Amino acid sequence: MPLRANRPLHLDVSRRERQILDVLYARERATVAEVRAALPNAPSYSAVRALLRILEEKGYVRHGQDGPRYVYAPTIARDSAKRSALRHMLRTFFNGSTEQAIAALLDDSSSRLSDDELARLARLIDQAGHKD
Amino acid sequence: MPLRANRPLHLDVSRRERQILDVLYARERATVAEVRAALPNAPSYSAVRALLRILEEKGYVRHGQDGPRYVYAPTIARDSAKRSALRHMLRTFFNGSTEQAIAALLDDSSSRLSDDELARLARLIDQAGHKD
DNA sequence: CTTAGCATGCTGGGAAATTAGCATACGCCC
DNA sequence: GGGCGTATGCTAATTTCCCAGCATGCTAAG
Repeated sequence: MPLRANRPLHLDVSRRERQILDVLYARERATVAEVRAALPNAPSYSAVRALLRILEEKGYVRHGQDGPRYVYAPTIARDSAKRSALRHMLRTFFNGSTEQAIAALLDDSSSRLSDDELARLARLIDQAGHKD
Repeated sequence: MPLRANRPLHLDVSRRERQILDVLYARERATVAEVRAALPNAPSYSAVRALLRILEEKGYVRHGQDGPRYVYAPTIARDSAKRSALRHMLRTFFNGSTEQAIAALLDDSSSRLSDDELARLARLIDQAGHKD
């Protein structure tokens, strides 16, 4: 049951499972304790392990061993998940408009962007124009 | 229990509830039938109504009347929800970097951006630089 | 008037999700 | 060695979720 890559993850996973996946994507990989620490309203250690086991059964997560404990990581590449999430966000909040989304990002954090970052972004936009 | 505005919505709602909220945010407002039509794996009409009623009890949704039927809309302003969602996405997939996020957006759909849009974006970035 | 269509209000129940608890193993320190 | 801390494996139980069905009311068509 090989898990189609392009189906958005939002559909198949429960609330807690989604929260755990988010943690794993944010940190690339994490131990049970780390996942638990990062969860809102963290349940018991056992509960987190159970959820991780389920996610592993579903194929969304795999684990390796780091000394005495398991380290979990998502199976679907961060990049794919990222794209899928972005597309979903575009549809939901920006009427599919990339421009609006970028504008919102700039607006929300323009003060935190360094001159360097802004320069790089200007360059990217320029390149996007000269493409194909 | 007035529902704190700044708590991310991802916490309190179930999978289906989240899906419904997404539909409502995407369309601003919708009837039961419209919500149902937009849901993946749409359940029965009754089921959708039940979910909407729960969301209303939780305070995430309100309804008005349009002729014979209810029209539902989110209570939390789209803009707030949008910001919250963006922040969450930044943390989860972009290490909090706005630059990376914008780069991903450009990369994913640069071919679909018109010259006009690109020009406006260039302008926005320029303005972000000259700010304060 | 009566019937068909579509709306809401409400409620029960099966399935899934979420949780905690117990047994067990390993390493470390006193 | 004995006990403590922390790890996993497994399982049972409650809570939440999710769904469909039925009763009812209103409007419009025949």
